[in-house]
Amino acid sequence: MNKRKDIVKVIIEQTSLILKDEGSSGLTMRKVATNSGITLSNLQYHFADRTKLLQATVEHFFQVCEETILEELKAIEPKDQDSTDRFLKKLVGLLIIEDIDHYFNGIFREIWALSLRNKELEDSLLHFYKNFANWLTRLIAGFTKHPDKITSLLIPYADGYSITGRALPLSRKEIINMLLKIIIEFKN
Amino acid sequence: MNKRKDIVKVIIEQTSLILKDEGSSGLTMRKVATNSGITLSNLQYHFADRTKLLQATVEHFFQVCEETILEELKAIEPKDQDSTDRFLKKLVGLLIIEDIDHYFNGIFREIWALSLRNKELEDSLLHFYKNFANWLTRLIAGFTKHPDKITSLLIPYADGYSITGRALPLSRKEIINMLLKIIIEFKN
DNA sequence: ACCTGAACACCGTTCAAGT
DNA sequence: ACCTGAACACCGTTCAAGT
Repeated sequence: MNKRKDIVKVIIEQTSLILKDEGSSGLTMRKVATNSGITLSNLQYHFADRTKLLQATVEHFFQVCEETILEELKAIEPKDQDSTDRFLKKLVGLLIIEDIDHYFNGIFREIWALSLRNKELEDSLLHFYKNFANWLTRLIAGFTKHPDKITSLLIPYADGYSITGRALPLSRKEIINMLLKIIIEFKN
Repeated sequence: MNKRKDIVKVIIEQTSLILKDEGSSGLTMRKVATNSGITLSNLQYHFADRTKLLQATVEHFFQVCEETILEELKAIEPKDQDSTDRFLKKLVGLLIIEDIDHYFNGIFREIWALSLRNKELEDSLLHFYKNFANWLTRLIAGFTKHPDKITSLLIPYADGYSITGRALPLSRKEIINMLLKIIIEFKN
């Protein structure tokens, strides 16, 4: 097999693990090299500097994220007997995450901060969200009258809720019901 | 005057500047010391380690943030001749920030990431958002029937919009109109 | 109570050298 | 094309020593 691809894959896997568990400040080139079973110099051969390694890892993270979201959305796609309201309920429940320790959440918070000072990460992030908005809009276009409105409401709300959810006067259940009512109003 | 308080004030001012301009990764103890006109050892006398310095700076940031928000909210408080709808329009326009380079936004993104790995910062952040939710709820309680709903809708949406706003199918203007319609529906 | 400088292990990056 | 180790300036932290 392709040795080059193999070692790069291992490097990005190990970088992702460290980024998830210890954040950007805990991510060092030497730690990545050791965990990948290579020398620091060798790591630097494959990724010229720490920034390049971060960009490649974030790019890979968005790919995994994309696949996961598409799978989740496909899993709740309405069957014939499934009503639109039941589908929307599952959709909102998926987006408004329960646990603050959600797998993706930690990495997203790092990327939100890093992207302020790295143009490439900023572009990757914008591209990811635009794709996400497109899939979501297309997915719900068949069932609702204003898919653009629903997308523009749910995507920012989902990210914001992952930050402020525990500080709000309404419970998660109450909020989900509120969002569902709002969305159903859009249909008329 | 109190020398201790003076130098601590300078340190936190300089730390805030670096955090805003260069982010957490650009914030070093030596840079803070130099910019504050003291030695590294002296900085470490006032703040035992980098984490303590960050906690104190974030605490101060939230205080400034609180004061600014209260001023802004006071400035748009409805006069006798001012209608409720006009007030809500100004409120939503204030929360849904236009520029991605908003003064507070950069520091908030750093805190969102840091708070995942620092219990004290996590508590400060939660406390800030709970306070924010309380003020907002009380402010609008006189004009609307469901202030809890409006608060629980607007606070997460505002934060999420600062991240994803540029990737959404609707424009800022369209989104503000959508949110206003939703909020006015709550009144009935 | 407040301040100092030397020393430590660690970090990202550079570079000349190997295969 | 792929890999190595030494050396550089920088980092946070520790500590013994000053006033």
